[in-house]
Amino acid sequence: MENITDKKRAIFESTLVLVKEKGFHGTPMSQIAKNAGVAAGTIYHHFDSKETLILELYSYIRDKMLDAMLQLDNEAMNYKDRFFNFWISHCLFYIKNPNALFFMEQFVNSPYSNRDPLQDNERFQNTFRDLIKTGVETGVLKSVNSLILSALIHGTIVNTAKIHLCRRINMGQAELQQIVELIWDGMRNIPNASKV
Amino acid sequence: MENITDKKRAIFESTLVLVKEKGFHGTPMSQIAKNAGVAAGTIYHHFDSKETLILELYSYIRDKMLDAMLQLDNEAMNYKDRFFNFWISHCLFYIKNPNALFFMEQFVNSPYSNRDPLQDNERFQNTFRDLIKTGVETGVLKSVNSLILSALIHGTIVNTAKIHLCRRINMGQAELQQIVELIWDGMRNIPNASKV
Amino acid sequence: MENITDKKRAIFESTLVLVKEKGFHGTPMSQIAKNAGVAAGTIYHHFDSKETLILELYSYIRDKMLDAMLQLDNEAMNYKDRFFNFWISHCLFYIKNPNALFFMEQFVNSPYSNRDPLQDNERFQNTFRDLIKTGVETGVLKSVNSLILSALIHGTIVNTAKIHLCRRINMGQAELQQIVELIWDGMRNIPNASKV
Amino acid sequence: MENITDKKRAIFESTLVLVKEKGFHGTPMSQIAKNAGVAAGTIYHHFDSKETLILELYSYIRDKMLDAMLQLDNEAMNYKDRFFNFWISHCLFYIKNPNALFFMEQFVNSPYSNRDPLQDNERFQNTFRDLIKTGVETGVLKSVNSLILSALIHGTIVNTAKIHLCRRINMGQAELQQIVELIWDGMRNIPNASKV
DNA sequence: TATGAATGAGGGTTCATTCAT
DNA sequence: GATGAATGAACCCTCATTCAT
Repeated sequence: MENITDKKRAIFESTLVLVKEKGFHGTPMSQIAKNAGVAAGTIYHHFDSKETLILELYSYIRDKMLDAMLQLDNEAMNYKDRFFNFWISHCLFYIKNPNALFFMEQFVNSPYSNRDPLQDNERFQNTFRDLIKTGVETGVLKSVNSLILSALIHGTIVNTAKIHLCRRINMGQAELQQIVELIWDGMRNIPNASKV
Repeated sequence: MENITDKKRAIFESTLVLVKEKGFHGTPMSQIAKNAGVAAGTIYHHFDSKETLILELYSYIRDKMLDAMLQLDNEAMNYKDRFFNFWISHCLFYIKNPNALFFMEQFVNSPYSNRDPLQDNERFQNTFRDLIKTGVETGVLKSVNSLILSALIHGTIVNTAKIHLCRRINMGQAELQQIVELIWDGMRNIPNASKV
Repeated sequence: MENITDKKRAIFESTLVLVKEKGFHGTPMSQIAKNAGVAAGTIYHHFDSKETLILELYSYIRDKMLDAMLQLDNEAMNYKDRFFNFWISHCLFYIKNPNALFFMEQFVNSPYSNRDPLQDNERFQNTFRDLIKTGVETGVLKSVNSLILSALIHGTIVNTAKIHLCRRINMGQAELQQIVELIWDGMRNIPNASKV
Repeated sequence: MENITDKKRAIFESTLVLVKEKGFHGTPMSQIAKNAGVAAGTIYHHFDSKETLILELYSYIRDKMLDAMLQLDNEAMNYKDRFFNFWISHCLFYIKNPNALFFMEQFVNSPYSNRDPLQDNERFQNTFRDLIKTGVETGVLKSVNSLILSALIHGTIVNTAKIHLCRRINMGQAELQQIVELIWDGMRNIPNASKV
């Protein structure tokens, strides 16, 4: 995936845009080819089939995302800051890359993703899950199965980005801050907190 | 939608199962017909097109869901209990109707839903949103845009059901209770709470 | 065909209008039924099939036409007057019944009419052909195969009506008179006439 | 239309034969493809739809016809000879190309041709109409709207060819000569001619 | 490696016809 | 006789994929 050719990248980007707009079904290979500026047959020199293309595109985006995430982390920070940092930067990535967000959301809910909408999505955020696990193990976060916690948190990130992109409720730094705060309040360990 | 015919219901149920298994694209009208026990042409006496069928199926499920939700609410209960009740019963509905869950998740992320994955989903949960609004206005919940709050909470419900169904992490009453607790901790209004 | 029922007539008229507008192919039985104000199945109590309906409609129109023609003839008139009378009244019938004209023109050029566009059309105008035959035999018309003559003349009638209806060149009594005159000049027997 | 590919030509010829035999409706694209020796999908590389195919076939034939017509004209001849030449060669074209004749007759009477059976047919014979116009303007032909004259004359050509092809009345050079003569007698300008 | 015309299985949809009511 | 929901074969067309150039 590292030595990705220009042609492959063009095909990926063309697919990404089209799938976002038209869905998997509404996106013929011929149009992917046209928008990528290559011949239809050329795609088949790089990908075995449409399914393979979609699958590889998923990996491609996952990796791009991971790269973006990792640049922002810093193990030296205190836990809450790392958590906030991660959450916000992740959310901003989605906001800045709506095509990627919509593609992935379609993907994880489609039969392409092996009928397990959370599995791959989660593999992609190994780093994130490790962060949560650490939080649970050190007692900073509530004592809940860390798989569940990270899935829930990732859900809030995706939902927040969607609210921004679809509902047109603007999410600036202040709003995002307010939302992580809220998530954090739910996740962090405060003995005897659940009382009204 | 009230006096729905048996044939329409059979077509709906057939579509629901197939879409869950194969996706919109992977589900030919011919197979929907076969599994519903009707002729291909019969579908077109009840629905104008495949798109219409999908759209009406969405409404059909939304209504079924709403019915299930409303049976469990009781305005006499205190707010936290209503909140918990709602969250859990909603989540249990998804868990007991995985086809509905997967269909809706595919739907809201597909071009069928007018490029706005949250809009209709939200209309469906008007009641839910009203509950949240009340919480915010009475000061029980944090002072956050109630649209955002309800979208986030609905996201946690969907994600929890998916964890149960896909990741095979069993979500019994105890686990669900633990998770709502966590969500509640995040949402409820506790002055000076966000400090580690 | 004489004791035609109201329902049959309604079906005929509905078919006529639709075929004119949409052609044979563009006219589904279901729509014929709807526009006739009967149920789809009802048509099949009166006609064996769509083909039968079309075929019988052709006869129905042919008879209606013949009736209209016969009212206008008068064997006591001199030959030229009868010829003119026939030609003009026939043409006016088409002009006043454009649906009939277009239906018949489609019919005689379609596979419905047994691949012989002139045969039935001509049978319909037996009376006309007899008139021509008489003209040839008495030496008033040129000595040409009367089948040919009558086919040619009928062609000029149809074409004149079409010019009026399609090309929107108005054909009043004067114009029609001018055109028959011209046809007559061609058909009548004038020894040594063909020189420039 | 000049650099028409072999495949396009094969599709055209296949369509022509089938439409003549079965009509537009009775001619499935699949059979057009088979008889043309191509795959069904191939047609759609050359034509947008069945309608487009029919429309382009009409143009194709019109052009072929025009070519055939123009080879035979010669402006140096006297008017009557040009007229006769045109009429006969046009009629012979139809006789030699019955598929073309029947296709065009179906076409101009179908909804394909924009509800104006004479319009396009006429455009095709611009050259013909000019000849008639000249005749009228120079006083050789009767003083009648030249659009009407040319439509009428074209009608006699089509009808004569149909008589030959359908009624099996053989039209050799002698018979054709006799018929044009008759048409000519009707059209040419003879002062005081219309008397019996 | 790149091309794009060609393929043909399979899709959504239509519609002449039937039959239980 | 009249109805109209149901039928299913057949239609037009799409599109993932191939292969000669």
